[in-house]
Amino acid sequence: MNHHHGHDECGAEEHAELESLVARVPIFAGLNPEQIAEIASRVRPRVVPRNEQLYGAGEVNPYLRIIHTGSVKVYRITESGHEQVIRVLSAGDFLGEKALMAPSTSDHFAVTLAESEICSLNHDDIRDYLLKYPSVALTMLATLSARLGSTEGQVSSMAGEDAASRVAAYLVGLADEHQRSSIALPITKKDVASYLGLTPETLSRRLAGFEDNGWIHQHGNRRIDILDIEALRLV
Amino acid sequence: MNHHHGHDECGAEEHAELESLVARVPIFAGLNPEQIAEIASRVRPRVVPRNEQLYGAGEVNPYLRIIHTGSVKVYRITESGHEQVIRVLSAGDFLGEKALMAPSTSDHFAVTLAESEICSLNHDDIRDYLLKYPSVALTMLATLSARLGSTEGQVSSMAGEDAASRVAAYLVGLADEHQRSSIALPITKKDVASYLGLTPETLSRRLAGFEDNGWIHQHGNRRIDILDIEALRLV
DNA sequence: CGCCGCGTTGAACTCTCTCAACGTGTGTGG
DNA sequence: CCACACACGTTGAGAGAGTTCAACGCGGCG
Repeated sequence: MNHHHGHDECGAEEHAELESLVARVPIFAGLNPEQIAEIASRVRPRVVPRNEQLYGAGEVNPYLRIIHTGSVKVYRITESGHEQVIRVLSAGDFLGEKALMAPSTSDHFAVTLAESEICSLNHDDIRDYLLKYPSVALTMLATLSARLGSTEGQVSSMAGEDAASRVAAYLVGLADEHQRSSIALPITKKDVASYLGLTPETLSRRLAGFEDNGWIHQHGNRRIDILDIEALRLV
Repeated sequence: MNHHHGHDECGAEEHAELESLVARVPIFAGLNPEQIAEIASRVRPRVVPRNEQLYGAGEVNPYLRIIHTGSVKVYRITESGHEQVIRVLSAGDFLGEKALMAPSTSDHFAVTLAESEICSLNHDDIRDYLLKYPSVALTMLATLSARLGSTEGQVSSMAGEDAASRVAAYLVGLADEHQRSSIALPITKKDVASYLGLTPETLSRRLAGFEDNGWIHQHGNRRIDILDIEALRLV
């Protein structure tokens, strides 16, 4: 949304814009234009500034949120005070589905990593839509299944692989995702370390080791050029 | 199913039995009798012997399976050959939802831990039901969300808590679940160790430590009496 | 009843964490 | 726009927790 009007009531042009926004959301893909329009009418779009907390542990959060631009970090704080990054969401992802059926307090935190456009849908509304357009529910099921699979992968790797393997696998994953050898970390190295179940020190040492081996090259704090992806795959 | 007839065609009495079976499945709870009957007509119940593999990694698995009695262990084998127990399913749980939308090869293994009654539903059939009875899809969504939450908890604890905390939390979880202080491990200690991200040796040592402290008492290989649950909660 | 795998115990090792100090860069406020 | 500051990142040394390897005892399934 590059231009804002001074009032909340949107003009026809903005309705069209909102609808094309909704149409691009993966979980609404495949719906026909009037179904899109119906959903768009209930969507509350908002531009959220960087570093704003969407919700925290202990709060009741009655919204399903869909990310249009920007990115969101989801993390937990364990009983012992340890901060654990669970996942990073970006365009097309949704969050807040946990309390969709049975309202409950959240057990994690969600914070924007950059200014983001986020659409909020009330849980009651979403329930109605899912009952009305079951295909959306099936898409959500598929998405959640995939998430579950990746989280299970996180468990396996934290239990079975050593630090070097986890770091290498993470870099390879980013490279595959971006389809290029020069990648930018979506989060700070501190958060990457947390995500991988490591301390920042260990992450730093492994990356330094990879650089010594000539497998990667670090630029600034977030850019990493992958020089030998095959070597990383074999770690 | 305590009595078997020698032929596959079921009598009316077994239809009724099958329907009451379906009605007790959490994800079908709330459907009316004719909806239950419709689903029951497509269900393929089977008694699976102990230690039978339902499916393995690399296979395409076109069935959603619902466990009626018995239990099933789900695990992965990581690239480095490490066996990681993901979860243990028991009565009312389902598995095989991963490939529901987009057929894909499984990345994990499922094995029965005891003789089990398991109903199989073809993915195509299930998709039809979910489109027809969206409330079932919503229940599945809620269940998957809950699973995701618990798997995320597994990640946090493996990264942030030490061995003693994880073992204690596991015991407390079992005790809370069973509502009694004498518990039986659902899987071998070897598998418990894998589930908690530990080696069997470490698990054995922690349990021995708890016993030395007078917090638990071990009987045989699977029975554990919890003598001081508050002490375990504080570990 | 026998055997194989599970479970336990011991000892040495190693990888990661922890603590500490220093260097860097990113984002903020002037 | 630049400068400053604070959080992030790096590097070093040390300690500790868990793993690994090995041997033995036991129990449960066939």
